[in-house]
Amino acid sequence: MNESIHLKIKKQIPGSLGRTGVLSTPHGEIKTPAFVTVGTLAAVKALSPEDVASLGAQVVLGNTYHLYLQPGEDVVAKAGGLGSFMNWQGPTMTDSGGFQVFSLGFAYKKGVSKIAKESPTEAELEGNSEHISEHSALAKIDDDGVTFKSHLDGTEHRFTPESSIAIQEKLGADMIFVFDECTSPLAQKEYMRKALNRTHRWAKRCLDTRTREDQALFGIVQGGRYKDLREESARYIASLPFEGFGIGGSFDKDDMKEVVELVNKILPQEKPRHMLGIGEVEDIFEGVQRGVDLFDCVLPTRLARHGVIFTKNGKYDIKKIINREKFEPIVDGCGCYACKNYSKAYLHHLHRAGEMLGHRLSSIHNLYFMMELMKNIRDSIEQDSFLKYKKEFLEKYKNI
RNA sequence: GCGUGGUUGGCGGAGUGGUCAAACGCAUCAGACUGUAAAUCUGACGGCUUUAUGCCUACGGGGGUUCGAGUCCCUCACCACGCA
Repeated sequence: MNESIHLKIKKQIPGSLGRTGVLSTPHGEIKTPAFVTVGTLAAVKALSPEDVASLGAQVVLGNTYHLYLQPGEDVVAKAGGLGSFMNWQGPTMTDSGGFQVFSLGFAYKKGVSKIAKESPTEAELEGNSEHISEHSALAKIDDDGVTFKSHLDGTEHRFTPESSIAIQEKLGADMIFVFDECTSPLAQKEYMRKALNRTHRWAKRCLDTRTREDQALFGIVQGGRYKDLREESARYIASLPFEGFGIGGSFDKDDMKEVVELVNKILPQEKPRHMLGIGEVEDIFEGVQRGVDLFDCVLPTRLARHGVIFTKNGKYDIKKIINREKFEPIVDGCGCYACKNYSKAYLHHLHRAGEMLGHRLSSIHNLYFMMELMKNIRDSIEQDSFLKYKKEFLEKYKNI
């Protein structure tokens, strides 16, 4: 019996699936709902782990595919595991490399997001989704696993459920994910069905091959936009002895929340649910309300490096010329290190000049913003005012 | 004063007789980014409009050669270097 993690639910949002809790892990507790900071290559880009901790981040997520390519899981293992290697004291997670099946496969160089703004038309739905092996895609899928070409040097590598778990056991994070296939939102249902069956078989193989008792394994629900597939997937994955659950794959922006609700009604209440790769503010509110405990997303850090600053009124681009002589805080009233010490004009200059400090300060701010948001969300749930808080926040946030 | 080289868009800089509105950079503007191939990517960037395999304008000024000149010749102006 794996007892590596434990979720203690503290407070439920009346009449909905949302809740606060404390997730205990071998490396400390996580107050949920929580935003998981993404540190793909054992580094949160532009920041030190000490920075990340000081911002209130509770948990960091690395990536199996990336760490396998460099520096290699054996190096990380010799260092004492992911957290020890990067000097991050708190809880850690690793993603399985499953998302790279999508990002290096179908989505490769095509500008396809896993989130579809609108439902694709029949014409947009790819007829034969086996096309993943075509074009210049770097990933080829078969029933046993996925063959990748390294994005670094083109060398060929192969992941199977077994190898992904073996690598993740060496990486040694507290929470790890099953190897899954993240399908394109443009895939036809026929293909989604096939991919789902494969992902389910892989989930079982991941469970069967694991050896460590001190790591929690999260199963992943797939099924894309199709509610019946999602429901089926949730039932199957929930029936397996995972310590937690991920909700992955592609969505239509419009009905993402319905899908999440549907899935979380089926997943066991007492175990943590992680919404993979979701991080837009609106999506987080909707996810929390429907019972999601963990989110991870590259958005705050990636957008930070691209000069986009989060504020309660929405996001703005610090690089725009209008900020050139604004000698005022980056975000007025923000308590973060960047806003307390530096001006819009300075940050504008740093970004225009390509100075690393610009990336660092922006990342500090955006992550702080996310951490504050999650904290306020947790507080609002505890104070029975989540829906009010959500409404008020989103009214301002959308008013950009 | 003499000699040599140069003067192309906001800037740098290609182009040396014929699809040249003008490569490529930079800057600027706009857009994208949701389990990170991402300090990245896409588009616009002389003017006009019915936004197009459309029209007009440009290659320091003036003149010339040629069917045709940014490209050759003369001349003027300016810049750089060299020699006085």
